[in-house]
Amino acid sequence: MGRAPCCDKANVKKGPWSPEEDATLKAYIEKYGTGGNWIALPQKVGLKRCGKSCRLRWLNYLRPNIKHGGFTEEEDNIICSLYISIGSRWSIIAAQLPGRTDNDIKNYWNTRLKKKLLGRRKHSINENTVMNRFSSSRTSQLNPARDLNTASPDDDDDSSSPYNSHALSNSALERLQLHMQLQTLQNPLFSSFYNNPALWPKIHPLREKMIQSLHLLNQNPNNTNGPSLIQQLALANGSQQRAEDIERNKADIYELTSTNPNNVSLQHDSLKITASKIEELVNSLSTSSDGSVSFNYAKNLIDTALIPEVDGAEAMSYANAFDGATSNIQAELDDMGNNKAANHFAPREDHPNTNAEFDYFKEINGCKDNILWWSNELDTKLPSAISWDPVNNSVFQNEGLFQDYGSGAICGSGQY
DNA sequence: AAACCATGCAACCGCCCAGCT
DNA sequence: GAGCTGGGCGGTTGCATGGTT
Repeated sequence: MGRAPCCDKANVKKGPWSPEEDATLKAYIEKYGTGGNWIALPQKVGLKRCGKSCRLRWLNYLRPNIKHGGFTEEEDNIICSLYISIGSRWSIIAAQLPGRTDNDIKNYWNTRLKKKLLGRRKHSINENTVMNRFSSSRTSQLNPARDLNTASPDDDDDSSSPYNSHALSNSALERLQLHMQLQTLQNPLFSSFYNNPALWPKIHPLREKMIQSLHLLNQNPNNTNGPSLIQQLALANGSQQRAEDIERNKADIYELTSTNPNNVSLQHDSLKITASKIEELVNSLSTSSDGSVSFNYAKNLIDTALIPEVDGAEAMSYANAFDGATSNIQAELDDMGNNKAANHFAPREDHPNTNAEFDYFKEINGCKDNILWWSNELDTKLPSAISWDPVNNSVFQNEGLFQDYGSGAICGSGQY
């Protein structure tokens, strides 16, 4: 049972606003303000409109300094960066773009920008991609004509597949797709595999997701020849030996996971190796006695997900559980990063930008955020206590986020 | 010229959440 | 603490417009 309507639907006008209505509403608000009560506003103004409709009209159209259309390249980059990082939080994205409304950005994304970004890859590689095997487009069910991921005739008819689950949201899928696209441009080894569908194994999509995530954890997002994220954390913690160990094993892990994609047992081994490396390192870095719990959990999940056949419910539970586990991983990495930054690299307030080590850690955090974005369905994972205040939130103060796509540095490549 | 289709945008719907009582 | 209410948000729809057949 839904809540009672906010107004008498029968007696309110719907549809496009007339110039007269616009003028009336604008004049009233400019003179008296909204009075803090949109529901009561239409009566005061003398409009037969729903209060919510008035609010929407004002915010999206009549409000001063509103810009329509003509998005700049810089705005594109910001929208893309934020969408990848936080998903379809249009109001937050809009807060970063003066004069833009959430509705405008949402429309722009859905009608143009998404096409511009995701469309390119469709020309370059086969439709039957990792992503499409993940995909369970709700949009296409509701409105196939508008769905950018509409299946091509050669797509697998996967409707009966247990893996055609709803484990990932459309938003997450798009973000994953974008991120993988960026990854392709940035990492030649990944690119050679990713751009060659013949090399792709017919494996459980969740395995593919896990392989991808573990690859990302094991590679340096800025420079494939430099230390990986895990190594950077190790180095930052002073664990030089541990970092060297990981470096020695990196090539082996890549070989197992990339050059033998059709060999499930090798994948299994490589996942175990990779997971164990992560677990081992983080255990060694963890300062709390139970810090390894979520890593053990993740590792078990990885092993479990390698079961050849599972039904839809199981696949769903794996996906959810793995998301939860990776969230825990991210939380621990966050903790480690924050603790290190706070304990060892905190800049003096009077010289906030002069501490090189602090900047270094900020970079690590920024990259980590982007690496693990997909595992975070932020809706459910972020505590409400974490404010999305566009001014104060760390997500937006993270310079890396913006410079990524603008400067060509990875965490994003700056290319689309 | 007409029918059809694709696209872009404005507006609506319904849910969630915070604040208030 | 429970219930109510309004504000805010994201998803979706409807329509106008332009392009194609």
